[in-house]
Amino acid sequence: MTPKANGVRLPAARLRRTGAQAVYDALRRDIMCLDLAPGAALDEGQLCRQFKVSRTPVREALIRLASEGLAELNPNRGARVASIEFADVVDHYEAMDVFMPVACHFAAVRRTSDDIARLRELLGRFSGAVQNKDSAGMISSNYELHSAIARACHNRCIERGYRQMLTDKLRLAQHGLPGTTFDKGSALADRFNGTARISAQLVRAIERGDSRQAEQLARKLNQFVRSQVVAVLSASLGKRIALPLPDRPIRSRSSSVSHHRGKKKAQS
Amino acid sequence: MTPKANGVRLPAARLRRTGAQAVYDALRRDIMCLDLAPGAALDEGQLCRQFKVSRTPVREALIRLASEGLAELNPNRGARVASIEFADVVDHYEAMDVFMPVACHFAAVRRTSDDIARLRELLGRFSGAVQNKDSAGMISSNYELHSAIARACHNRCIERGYRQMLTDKLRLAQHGLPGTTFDKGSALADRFNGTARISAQLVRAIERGDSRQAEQLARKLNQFVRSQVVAVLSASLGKRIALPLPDRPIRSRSSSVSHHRGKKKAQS
DNA sequence: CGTCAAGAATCTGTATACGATATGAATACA
DNA sequence: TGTATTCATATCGTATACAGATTCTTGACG
Repeated sequence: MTPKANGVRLPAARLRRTGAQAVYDALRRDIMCLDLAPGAALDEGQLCRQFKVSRTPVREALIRLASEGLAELNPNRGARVASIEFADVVDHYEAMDVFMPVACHFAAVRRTSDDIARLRELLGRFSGAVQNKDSAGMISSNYELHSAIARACHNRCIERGYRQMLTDKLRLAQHGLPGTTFDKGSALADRFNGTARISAQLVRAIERGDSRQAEQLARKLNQFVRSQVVAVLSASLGKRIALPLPDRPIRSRSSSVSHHRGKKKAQS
Repeated sequence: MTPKANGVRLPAARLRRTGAQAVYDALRRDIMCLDLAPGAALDEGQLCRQFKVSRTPVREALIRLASEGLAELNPNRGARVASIEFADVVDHYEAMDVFMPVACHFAAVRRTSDDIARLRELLGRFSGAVQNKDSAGMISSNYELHSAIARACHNRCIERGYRQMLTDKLRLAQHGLPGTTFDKGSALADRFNGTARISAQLVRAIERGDSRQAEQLARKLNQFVRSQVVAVLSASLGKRIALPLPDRPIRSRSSSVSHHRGKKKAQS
């Protein structure tokens, strides 16, 4: 029978250290950290030597990355890291302005005590990284924080959609476009100071179940990040940038969501 | 030099009839048509014999399907068609109640004349299929119609998210849960009569750029389909089903979206 | 009679080999 | 000199082979 490890039911045990998974994890991390620049070539032969595996697992990793939009797989012409166009940035923040309030609304209404604990934990980690000017920590903990918000929605579809957007966000939130240089040390920390402040308010709103406030703070957070990114882009690229982003494409106002579906309920 | 086919530049030529692509296309179609039931085993050896290819392209197809959530890939334990749980149906329609109005709002505001032409074309095909009681045609043309709506949003993120949900929708809109039997002929046609009627109104609203009306009709359409699915499930499963679906999780009211970004503008 | 353990069969994950296709260079021709 | 063609090279897609893992069967023991 299946050996159940210490009573904990793992839905899909990812404990496997298969080569393909290792390559996939490493490439995904490097792509999201921008250690692998958008548009960079992903040579199979080189990856084989780098990870000391054959082409088969490398190809599996590339196929998976391509399915998620993190890599571009040109038939017979090699693979590249997915490039980032200016239009992608515009589209992203526009869509985020709709989806983030939705996700935060659901999170505020549906969050369990487990969710709250996780949010507090991750918010603390994020704040700590910001104070320590640990750029890698900021990136990862911010991602995990929003990933936890997605989880707190308790709706697989919304969770998946929001997570998908988060992976994109990670890449272009750092600087984004080709030709854009960015000092990871100083400016990033400044930007993330404001992000951390609004994020803290957002988490508190979710904790106390104030969906209305959570939505508003989500919009505020998104617009703050957007303005920061636009500022960086304007400085790096051709001075000033027209920002065709609407202040508020669609207003989502909470009404009634079925409360606290699933496991246990939380009280502030 | 490369033989350029009749001078037409294909951005990413998918003319390739590579084996992996063929297997992927066939499996995807069969899974979405429910010819391959949810939870059915996907045996590599059998697929190899069926498509007369080796394991490599079969595995590539399975990896891609798994990345899209259409298959489940258990390490060392084979692949299965993604199962459909009751919770998935609940989550789907709840999320759809948010995303469909958003997509239709953007489509109404951003659609080009090309989009309108495509929408009319596909609406006609869908209506025709409904009248002819062509169930396969209904399924596919309905999918393509909403896929065209997604495209008319002119926002890659929203488009991708909406498309992702559509693929799920296709499967569970037909009947969904294991143990549910469903006559594809008669009942489906009845259900799709109402769907076609509302869809026509929705397309017209998008055509004339009435985003407000498009949102309302999107909600109406989604709730109609949802009620139909719930009815079918109630009949097939344990008589009556508690439907924990909120009538309206989040109300999206249009305000201002930047109009007609990109190519050409359309006028009604 | 039930439980557990060892072995065989099967299948997955990976490595390697081979044919097909695309890219770039060299060459012939207008 | 510019253009088109041909060939060499590199890379991709696929087939096959092998090793590790899992499961089922079979047998022994309590």
